[in-house]
Amino acid sequence: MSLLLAQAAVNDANIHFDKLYSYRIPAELAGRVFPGSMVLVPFGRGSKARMAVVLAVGEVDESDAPKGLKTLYDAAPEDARLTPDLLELVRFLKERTFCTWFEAVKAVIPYGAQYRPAVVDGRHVMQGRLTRSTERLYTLAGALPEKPKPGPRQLAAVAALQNGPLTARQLDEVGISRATLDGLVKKGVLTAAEQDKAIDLFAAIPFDPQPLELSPEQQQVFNDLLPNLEDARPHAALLHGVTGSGKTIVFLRLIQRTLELGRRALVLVPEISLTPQMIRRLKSTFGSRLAVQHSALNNTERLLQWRMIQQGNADIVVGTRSAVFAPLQNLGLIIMDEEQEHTYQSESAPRFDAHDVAKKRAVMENALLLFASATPLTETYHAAESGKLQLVQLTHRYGGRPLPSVDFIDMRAELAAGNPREVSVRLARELQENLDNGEQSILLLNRRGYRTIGMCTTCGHVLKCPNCSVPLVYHKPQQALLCHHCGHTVHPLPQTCPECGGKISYSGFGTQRVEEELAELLPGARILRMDQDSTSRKDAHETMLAQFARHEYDILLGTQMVAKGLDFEKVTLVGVLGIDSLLFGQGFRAYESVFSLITQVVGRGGRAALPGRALIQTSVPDHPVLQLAAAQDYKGFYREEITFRRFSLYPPFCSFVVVGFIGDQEGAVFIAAQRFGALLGQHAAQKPNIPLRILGPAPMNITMLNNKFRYKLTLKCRNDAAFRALLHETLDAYDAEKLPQKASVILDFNSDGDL
DNA sequence: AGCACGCCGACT
DNA sequence: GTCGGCGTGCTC
Ligand SMILES: [Zn+2]
Ligand SMILES: [Zn+2]
Repeated sequence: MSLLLAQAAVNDANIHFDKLYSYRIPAELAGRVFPGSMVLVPFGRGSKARMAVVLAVGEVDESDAPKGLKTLYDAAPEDARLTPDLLELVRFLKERTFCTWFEAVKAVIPYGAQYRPAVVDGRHVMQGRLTRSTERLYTLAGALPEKPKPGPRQLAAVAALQNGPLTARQLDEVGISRATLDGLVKKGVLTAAEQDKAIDLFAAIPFDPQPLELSPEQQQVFNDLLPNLEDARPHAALLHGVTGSGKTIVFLRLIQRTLELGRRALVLVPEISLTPQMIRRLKSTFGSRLAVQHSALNNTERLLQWRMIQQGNADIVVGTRSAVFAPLQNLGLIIMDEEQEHTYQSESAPRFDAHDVAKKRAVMENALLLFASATPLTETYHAAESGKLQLVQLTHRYGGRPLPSVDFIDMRAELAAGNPREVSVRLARELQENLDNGEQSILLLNRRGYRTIGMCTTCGHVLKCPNCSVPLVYHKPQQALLCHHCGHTVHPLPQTCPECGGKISYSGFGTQRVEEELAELLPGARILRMDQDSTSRKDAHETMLAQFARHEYDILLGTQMVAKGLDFEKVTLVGVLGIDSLLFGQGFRAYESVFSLITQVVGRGGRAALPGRALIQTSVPDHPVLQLAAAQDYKGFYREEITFRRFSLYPPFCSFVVVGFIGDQEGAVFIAAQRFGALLGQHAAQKPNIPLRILGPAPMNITMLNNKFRYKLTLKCRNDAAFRALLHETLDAYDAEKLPQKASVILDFNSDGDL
């Protein structure tokens, strides 16, 4: 007698017990379980229900069935099954990032398409239907009775619904409350139904194709890329184009050609705020067979967009990092815009780099992969220079607009001259001038440098989170101190130092601090603050930028590249504050990211109708990185940077891997890390041709997080199959010595210094 | 990671 | 005698 077995990997595993577990497939699930199926399994002592993914199905004889075999609880519907392509991407993620099977599965399927466990009549089953975001829809179903005499709200409701059903939200906006509506439902005048809440934010964009006319230089780039787009083999290229050189129009022509060839296109952008402009461009040019994938969509919106892609109803997909997994068939072109942005690297498991996944997909689909940037990653440019990528360049600014003038403001001199403020005298003066002339200004703050913390005025003690070794951050609205890592809250604000009893001062740095200074220096200026807090709503970003464009504000104060890719006619001044902490931050990418930021600020600056200027506040105005950025000299920067990378052994001359160790007791964590390093060295020595340097163990930047101690080893290596096999051997040896109970291991292949 | 099983101290 | 301390080991 034989029986059917499913090999499955469970949810919420970690690297130390993420393996394939065998389950019996019960008769009622026969024919419904295949590789890629999502199933519900009993797991652990208490046989608690967990989601799992099936990776293999097989038949074995009853006699050699594994001992202690359990039976699947349930399976998700067929439409939730991972396609062979998605399974291949799951395998790829696991192999390259050392994540668990299920972490990889969760990365390739949007949240809204993931089935969850449920309990029905005390039995563990898969939920019958995916959880959706819904809203209530009211429809007119009968006449309003004459008596009792209907109220004015009721009459208004019926009148509003005369032309068709409306949602609760739409009715609320015209002043008709839930109570009125539900009263009418009870009377039988209206019916209510739950419908999917999916706003098509872009429904209003008209199909209005403009001729795509290329400049001679743009045409040359297009011509150079075309053979590789039309070829049936995979290709990869880098489009290095200075800011304002019109990369987007080249994208549009390439997409147009891709569609003509009967193939599909994927466009990746680094952040959600850049999707609307890209969608607008694409939709007006190519029409509505376009789908979007990013994390600001709700469950339903994501699911609907994903289904649209899966069913072949989208020819173009636009999205952020995770859109690289969009299940487009017959993919001919992948564009990764602003490829230098760090947001293409995932910071939580699976810690993948979208560059690598995009390369993998281009190979799977025989597509052209195009990285585009004004300031490419040093690794990317090096790959292009050494012939691994095709290199095409746009060197002319479109429309011939001049670059803004760039000035550095020496903040040491500022302090010496007696100005303790965050805003320099010169910047304040120029802001005032802009205000007087009716022109607009943008101020960019580096987030890291701008947090307000509590510090003792007597002994200098900084108030820290009791669970994590990080300073607590002052939040004005709640009048509280918050830990940005674990959420620990201290309220009310401590006034005295726990160390010496001195007075605590909260006059540190911060967006709010700058805002206060500006209010004081420029009374009457209308300041728009854009940061994580103020832009959390889905369309807030767009709304605020539109307000700024209409000149409803004078100064835009942003913590990120808020104004990326946008042209504001009246912006003639851009100020950059807090760049020093970025410049001197740890991590081998520090210079690269500062160079990219300043280059973009300067490159954007000259886009207004009026001549522009950029003011950069720094304590090191002569720093070569700043000078090269001001001159828009990417190649000069690259030559310096590649020399540094070669000399100090950093990527692209090695792979940089951080191995993290996390556990309850500091000593044990350190010992485990040290032992891992020793094991790794021993195993490496037994193999030929494994270049490897092991640094550490050292405490991580954030030594304690959520009451757990964190140490790291830093590896400089060649990340090939042999090296990854070595890591697996080392992990096995680590497990065999029962070290996971001292510290669990996390691997990060795209860190630039810490986890 | 959870979670049970197990073998030693202080409590009725 | 037993209640519970968290050390140890397993998860199909
Ligand atoms: Zn003190
Ligand atoms: Zn904390």
